[in-house]
Amino acid sequence: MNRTADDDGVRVGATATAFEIVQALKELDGAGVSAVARHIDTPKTTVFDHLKTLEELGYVTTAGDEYRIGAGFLELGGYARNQMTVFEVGKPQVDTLAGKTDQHANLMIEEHGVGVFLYTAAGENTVRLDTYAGRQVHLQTTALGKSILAYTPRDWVEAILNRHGMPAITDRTITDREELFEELASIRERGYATDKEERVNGMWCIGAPITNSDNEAVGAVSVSAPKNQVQGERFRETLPNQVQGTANVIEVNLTYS
Amino acid sequence: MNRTADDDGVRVGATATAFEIVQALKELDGAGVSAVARHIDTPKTTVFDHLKTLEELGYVTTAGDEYRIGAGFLELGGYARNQMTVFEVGKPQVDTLAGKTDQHANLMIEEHGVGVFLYTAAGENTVRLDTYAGRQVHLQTTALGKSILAYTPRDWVEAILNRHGMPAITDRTITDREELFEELASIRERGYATDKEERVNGMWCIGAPITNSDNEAVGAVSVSAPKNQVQGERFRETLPNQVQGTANVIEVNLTYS
DNA sequence: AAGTATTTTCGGTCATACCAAACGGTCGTG
DNA sequence: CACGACCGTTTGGTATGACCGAAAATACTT
Repeated sequence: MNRTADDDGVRVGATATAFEIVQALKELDGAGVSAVARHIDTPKTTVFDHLKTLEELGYVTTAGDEYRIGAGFLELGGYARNQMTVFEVGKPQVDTLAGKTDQHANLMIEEHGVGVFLYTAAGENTVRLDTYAGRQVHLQTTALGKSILAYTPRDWVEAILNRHGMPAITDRTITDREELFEELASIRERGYATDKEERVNGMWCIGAPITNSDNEAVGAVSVSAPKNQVQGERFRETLPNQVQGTANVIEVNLTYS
Repeated sequence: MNRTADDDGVRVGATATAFEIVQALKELDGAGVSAVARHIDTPKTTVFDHLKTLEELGYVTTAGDEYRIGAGFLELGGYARNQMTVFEVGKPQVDTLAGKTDQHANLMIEEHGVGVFLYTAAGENTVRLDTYAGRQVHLQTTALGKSILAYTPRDWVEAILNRHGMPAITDRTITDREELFEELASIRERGYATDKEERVNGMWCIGAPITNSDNEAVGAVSVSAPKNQVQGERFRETLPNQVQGTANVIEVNLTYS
């Protein structure tokens, strides 16, 4: 039911503007009425009406003199995440993976054609990153996402690329479609994916897919680390084994739940 | 600017219905158009229009034949949480608290008069709970929330109680206003709060406030455990010390950031 | 093949989302 | 201290589109 490009689309325009305003709040890291209005090129009064409504409903808060995204979204998002079995099963495994490697370990799913970080665990002495739970990224820019794409039907992948494009995030990001498909093929051979500074400069990643009985990806796990800490043998042998091991454990546990 | 009861309120009705529908999806754990329409007593066609827009915008997904809350909310909520310094500073401390006690450790803030679980960490061998990150609860039903209320101006507390009421969640929940204020006073004397099955049967909690330089709560931390595991001295001495210690560390770290 | 449930399309209509103009407050600045 | 510049907010009119009834597709049982 889900394979063709989406239908016509937005039918309630007011909801669209409401979320446009929320997005603006995010991009501006909090802002006042006028700043938002300027940012999305919309009359002040319209923005005002929406912000007041969203505040009343509990999805926007006022901190001092500016509006910010409120806890209402966290409630809904946290609930949604909690409902997912991949999360329930995967979280503890990702935790132990982070512990064993003393690096960042992550869990990702695909939704609406983009990669969604479901959970991120940090080791003891790890660098600070911009990857919070919920963060959305282009699939082809991470080892996680490429793992997922490698185990997704080709026409589906094509549709995703058409919809979201292949922008360069760093100068190492894959931007050529054929290059991507070749890489996906070799991921299928090896069973795991790598990412050398394709989304974050200085960071290398190893990801492995979590597949179901139809051999399609339902998610992926990864370890990411500053490149100097994972040179040589560790990047080629140890880490891939640990990441794939974690993915397999999750797969097994998924079949019994 | 924030102390009186809120202003008039909702100005964009369409947004209100949109979120009403999302709430219905949550309460029904996913549902189809008709089920939602029935649940909130609204024409099917209206619900249909809204669900399609929300899906198009990425805030609702279709899993099989039913709509579910999508990752868009997690993105916004995760972002909002990530922006909060209490979270940034508190998370690692809550993690170590959970490790030391081998029990659930939690971080809560107040927003719009309700308690919001910002983060929850579990020990190795802990029971499964219904407290996910983002979950909202009545403040007076948890040790966390009572810690916060104890360090909140009285008229503010009154306003919160007026707005959200004091429903009984278990048969131990405080439902009497005077009883609550007496307890808040003794919390201020002791410096920490307790909760004996006031929100979840069988669970006991110890919470301590995180205060700012004005001695007002900006949040709270807690440990919660099955009551049989924390009887006697541990509940009266060891745990309170550990929880208060964690709260203090967070307070100190907050002043330098 | 008919019956009951669904999701979805189609159009009309009246409420309302949107917006221009104006008001009151606060903040710098000359 | 007046001035302009900017802010959030109130007000009221209007054209738009949110809302919804009726009915057509579609799916499942029986």
